[in-house]
Amino acid sequence: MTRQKIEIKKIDNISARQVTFSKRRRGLFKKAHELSTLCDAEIALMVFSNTGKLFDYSSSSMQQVIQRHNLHSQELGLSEHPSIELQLELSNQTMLSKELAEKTRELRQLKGEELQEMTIKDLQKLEKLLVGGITRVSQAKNFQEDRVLKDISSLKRKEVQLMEENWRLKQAQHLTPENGHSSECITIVCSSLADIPQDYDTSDTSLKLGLPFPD
Amino acid sequence: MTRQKIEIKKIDNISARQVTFSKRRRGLFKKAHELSTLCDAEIALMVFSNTGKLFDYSSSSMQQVIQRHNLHSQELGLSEHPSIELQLELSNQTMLSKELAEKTRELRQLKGEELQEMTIKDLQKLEKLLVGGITRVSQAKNFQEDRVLKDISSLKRKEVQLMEENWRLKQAQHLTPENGHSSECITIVCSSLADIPQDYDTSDTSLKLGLPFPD
DNA sequence: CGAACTATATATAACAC
DNA sequence: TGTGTTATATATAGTTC
Repeated sequence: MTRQKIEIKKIDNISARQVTFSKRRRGLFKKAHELSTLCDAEIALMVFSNTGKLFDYSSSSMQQVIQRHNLHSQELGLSEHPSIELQLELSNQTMLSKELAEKTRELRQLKGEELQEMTIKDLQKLEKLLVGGITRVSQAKNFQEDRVLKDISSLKRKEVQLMEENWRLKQAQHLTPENGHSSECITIVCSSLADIPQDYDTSDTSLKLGLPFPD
Repeated sequence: MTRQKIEIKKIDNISARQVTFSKRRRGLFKKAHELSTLCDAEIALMVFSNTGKLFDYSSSSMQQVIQRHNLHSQELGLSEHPSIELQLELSNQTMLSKELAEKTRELRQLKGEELQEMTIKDLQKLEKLLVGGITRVSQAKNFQEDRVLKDISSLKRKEVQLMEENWRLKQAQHLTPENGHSSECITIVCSSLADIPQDYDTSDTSLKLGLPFPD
């Protein structure tokens, strides 16, 4: 709808999709609000991102609008059909189960545990997916590792500075011995050391920075 | 938002309000649909005009989205006193939802779409998993491709044999011309050709047999 | 990333029929 | 009330930082 017209179909590029999602979501919510204000309408809007995150808007109360919707669509609100809710839940559950089974299968295939039935074409698709995944994972890992290395060198620099400072203070103390300020300096050193990321596992022997395929 | 900018507050003029309502309502629904398509989001939109008329849209099923919303908001607003069965189903469903969410997350991580929060250790684990997956997938692919190649060469051998057979029969026919047995041979050729795996896509230009990382 | 910035595509207020 | 037209306000795709 700008720079270039786009086709209305699922956006393949992941980050582009996320950006578009938050932009358009905001736009949609704004429009919904405007409509409810301008025309005195009662509106409820629910949006689930593909990551499962919920965003909702309601001109009044969400529950109120849903109740009203239920009244309209069927007579669900009262217990005409005592088990209609149950039926709903059941069908819902069936669906959930199916989805779960599907995801489980996909997961197993990605892990290479269920490849017998697959065609060459499917395998090629899978391979592409995995290569994409590994590329992104490696990038993320490198990024984190870089961050840790930077943290370390920054801490080392701090350490040197503090030691120098400490030394200077000690010298000063020698010249005019008053109170024990040296303990304060040690405190500073300790608190800055606590900033080291906890998740950096030093027991891992190799810190590979490149792609996992050396040749 | 055109000819003249308008203030976002209730439109006094009744007919103008109605016109605006139907125009903007259509626009809103269109946007909602576009968002759900582009970003693979699940959306429910309910609009009540001030005359009490209901308009709604849902990317999947309205009830489904409402259920999902209820799960999120933890308020199961449908019934005051849910039956034992319903409670059971609901808890069951909650569990399923959690499992599904977990699998979805894992899947996204394998695809490299949700790596922000991960520690180096987790990323290393993920990488290992992906390398394992890609190894097995490549093996499976190679196996399938080998099979296809073997099928092809076997068919070629058969073809040669049959052509020779055919030729011999023709020669024999020339010497003692009786009945047309040649058509029978053609039948054999056709039936063996039908054994070529259907899923082998010859439109794919490259038939890579090695690992997908050339260097 | 996310925020900011265009250049365009869309949506729509006012008007006409 | 519905439909169509038009001039303008908005929304937003692609891009930059």
